[in-house]
Amino acid sequence: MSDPQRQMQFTRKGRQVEAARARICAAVVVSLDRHGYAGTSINRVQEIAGVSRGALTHHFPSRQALVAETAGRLLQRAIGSTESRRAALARMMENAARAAGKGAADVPGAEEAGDPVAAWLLRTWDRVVNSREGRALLEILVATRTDQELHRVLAPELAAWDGRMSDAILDLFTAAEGGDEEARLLWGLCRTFLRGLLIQERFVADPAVLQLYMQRFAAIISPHLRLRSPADAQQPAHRKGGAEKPAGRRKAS
Amino acid sequence: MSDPQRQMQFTRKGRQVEAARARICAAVVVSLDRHGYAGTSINRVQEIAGVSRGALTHHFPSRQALVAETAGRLLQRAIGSTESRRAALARMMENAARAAGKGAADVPGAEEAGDPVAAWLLRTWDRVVNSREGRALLEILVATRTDQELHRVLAPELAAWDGRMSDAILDLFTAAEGGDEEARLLWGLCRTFLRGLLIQERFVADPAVLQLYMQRFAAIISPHLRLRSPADAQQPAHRKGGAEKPAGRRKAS
DNA sequence: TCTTACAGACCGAACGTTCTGTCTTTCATT
DNA sequence: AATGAAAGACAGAACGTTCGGTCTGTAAGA
Repeated sequence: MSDPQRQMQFTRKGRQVEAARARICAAVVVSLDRHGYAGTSINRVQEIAGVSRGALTHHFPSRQALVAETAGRLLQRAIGSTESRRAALARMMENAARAAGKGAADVPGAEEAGDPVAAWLLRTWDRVVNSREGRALLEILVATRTDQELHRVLAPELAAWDGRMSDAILDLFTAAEGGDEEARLLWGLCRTFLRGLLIQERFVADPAVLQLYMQRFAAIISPHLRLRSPADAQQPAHRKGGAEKPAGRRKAS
Repeated sequence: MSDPQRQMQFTRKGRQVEAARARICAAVVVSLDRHGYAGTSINRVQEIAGVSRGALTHHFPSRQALVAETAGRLLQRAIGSTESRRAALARMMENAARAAGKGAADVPGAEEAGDPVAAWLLRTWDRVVNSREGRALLEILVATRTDQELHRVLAPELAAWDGRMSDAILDLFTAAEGGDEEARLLWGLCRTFLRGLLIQERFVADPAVLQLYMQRFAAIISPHLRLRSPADAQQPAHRKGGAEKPAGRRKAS
């Protein structure tokens, strides 16, 4: 038994295994999105992933393990997509600055640029929350409420998740009034709203209503947030108490 | 075959049937709350309701019919509880008036009275949304997203539901700026937020966080709403276009 | 008498899990 | 470098259980 970590990354078998697991979890996401948690049987996952029953049960000894790992990957993706999209916002801000320099009115994307908070919210809705992965995560969140086994496994991760999401976004935005703690709370409200909107997504009469809801909510919440100025961008003051290690993100427990 | 409506209400058998159906649907609510949609089998419902398999299948030929009727009852309850709570708010407003008359600071309930919108939201959260029935409804809403049969049956009712909820509350509140249409939108945002918060309910580390979220959201949204003054309370101007029949509520289709 | 409310056995299908078997990769030993 | 045993990746049959739904029988009210 050599170091399993090393094996996972560098040996041929290790890469193969990781590919298989990722493939299966992707199938779980598709099934959750299309058929919900109740409709996501291992038969269905097996069918979508295109793997044998043996392969599936080999990698994931139980249905619960399957959902749990998928959930972990989805949570990581959500945080990652928030972090990686900083680049997108940076570009957006540049455009805003340029637009402001020469009469903003009829420059493409000027509306977004005018309110970066609103723009960020709308983009998050369109590309993260209301996506296949976002809807799959919704199914898992709701299932975790009543599935004891799932709750036991996922509850700690989920509890930490909200905080980590706020951490990720605090590099860019902060509260208009009050400290970072206030900003964390406000972004929490935003995520809560987005989750609620996702439930509505399928039974609202007109899809445009969703956009309307998003825009109205963004307009209401955005005065309470502002772009973090470059000056304090260097010291994001992430942590609650400020007494923790200044560098390095928390590890998922 | 006499008039089934008459039979339902007045005959002995009719009352008995209605009692049985209500009893079974109540069991569905309990099961949805405790075990979720995936865990709500007809066996489980039978067990909780304490009825035989024959009785259950006699009243509800399929699982889908069972959930659909339960959903209908939950939606009606939600609207009803909004309407009936007008009385509560009226009392609250009286208290507020009295408190304002003699130095509001240390009168019990003064905080609530100070912001009727926030008070209404907090009460709705505690007594309607975060209740057994509210959580059961959440399960149904989410299940409706992926369960085709359920969606086919419930989608029209659900689509109309949001509007009816706003109608019910518009008798008491309206928008600070803009017409009733704006107020309907704002209340829609509130309900969306409440739904989102309900998902979070089980995996938030500290339950006090939920209260904090509620209070912060209420503080943000309440400046955009105000109590409807007695003057225009007589003409609530419910309908969107104003071109519909002036009296009588919409029937659930 | 006739309808209907209910009781409970029963059905095939699908569920999640266990198990046996085969083939490939890995790695210590030569 | 060659090799042979161990480990692991997968395939697929089979398990007992539970699912939703049907069907027949019984008793009571209309």
